[in-house]
Amino acid sequence: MTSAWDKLNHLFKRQEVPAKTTLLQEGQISGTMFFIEKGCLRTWVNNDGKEITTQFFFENAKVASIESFRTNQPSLYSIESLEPCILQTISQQDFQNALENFPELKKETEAHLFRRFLYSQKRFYSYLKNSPQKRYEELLEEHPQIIQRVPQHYIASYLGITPVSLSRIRNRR
Amino acid sequence: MTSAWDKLNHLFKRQEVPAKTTLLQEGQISGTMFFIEKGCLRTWVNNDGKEITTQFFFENAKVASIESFRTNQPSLYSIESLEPCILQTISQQDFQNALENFPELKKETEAHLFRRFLYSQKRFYSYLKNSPQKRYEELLEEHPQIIQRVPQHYIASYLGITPVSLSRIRNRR
DNA sequence: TTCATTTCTTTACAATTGTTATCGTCCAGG
DNA sequence: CCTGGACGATAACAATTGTAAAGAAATGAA
Repeated sequence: MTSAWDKLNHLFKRQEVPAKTTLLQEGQISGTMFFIEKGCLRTWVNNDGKEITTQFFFENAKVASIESFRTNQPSLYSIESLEPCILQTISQQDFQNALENFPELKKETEAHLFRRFLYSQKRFYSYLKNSPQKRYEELLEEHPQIIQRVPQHYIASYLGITPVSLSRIRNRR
Repeated sequence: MTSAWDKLNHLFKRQEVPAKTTLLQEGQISGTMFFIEKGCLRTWVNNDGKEITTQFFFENAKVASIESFRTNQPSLYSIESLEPCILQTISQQDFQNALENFPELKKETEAHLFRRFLYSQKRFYSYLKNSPQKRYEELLEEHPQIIQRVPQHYIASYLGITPVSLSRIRNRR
């Protein structure tokens, strides 16, 4: 973690979870933020019974339904483990308190939000600009670890296509 | 404008521009923020010579390449007028100064960024979830003024499809 | 008004993707 | 060791979208 975060170390609790564990369910209000020590999480939304993965997170990532965590609104997505994980968790209460006590933490949190904003915008542009095939090639180039580590059908929905279509794209050479 | 903005009124300059005027070019560093008094702007990105509209803005909207305005990095997109416009403009200099002098303004600006983040996320989910046809129907329901006011081929690229395809969708009933 | 430009529609064809279903492989739990 | 479930590949067919081109309609400026 970064400097400002070190000061909260004592507020974190270690949690181990097996694969496919739901840490936050779509529609619920987020009360916890997760720091991934080991393993891999995904966020996903429900679309008429079909799961659409919106993002993957790996070691050293901070994960929360930011909107829900910040505004106490129901989360737009679920958070789930893809592998057995070792997590460090902090409650919203403790985090809010820390925000007020450590201005640098507040600054870093705003910066984090800003980076997330840029990332989400960049991915959005990729959608507007590129075909599914190109999006896959882009992912292969920029985040090969996702493709090596995550089952293919999750990646398909992340790319906005069906598993069948992704399988075709991969074998189209 | 909102309360905190009232205090900056004297820093704004009135600017009239005809339709199709470029206010900021992709790749340039943003030095100005615009407030739309009358008219309509769009942001767009270049994709191999093809223009892709990423957003529309109407009366009472604040428009800037937020990333560029905030970080002095080259803008990822261009800003252009779609109609003759009356704009109120403020320089980055003046705005940064004001940010430091008015804490409420800073707070409001962060809130504005957060809203933009939510909006961009929501639109992104709409892409992952819905077909072009559904996205059009959603736009028709949530922002009918866009469809009434903006030429169709801009809307097509905003929806991520070709003008031909949008024309087909519209006449598919 | 007139003329040029922009905008939208339509057509024909190609390419891509979705849908549904089947089948083989792999792996973990019993 | 066995077996059920998860996962990925493939096939056949339908539906959608892209591309290119032509022409009609609307718009705006002289």
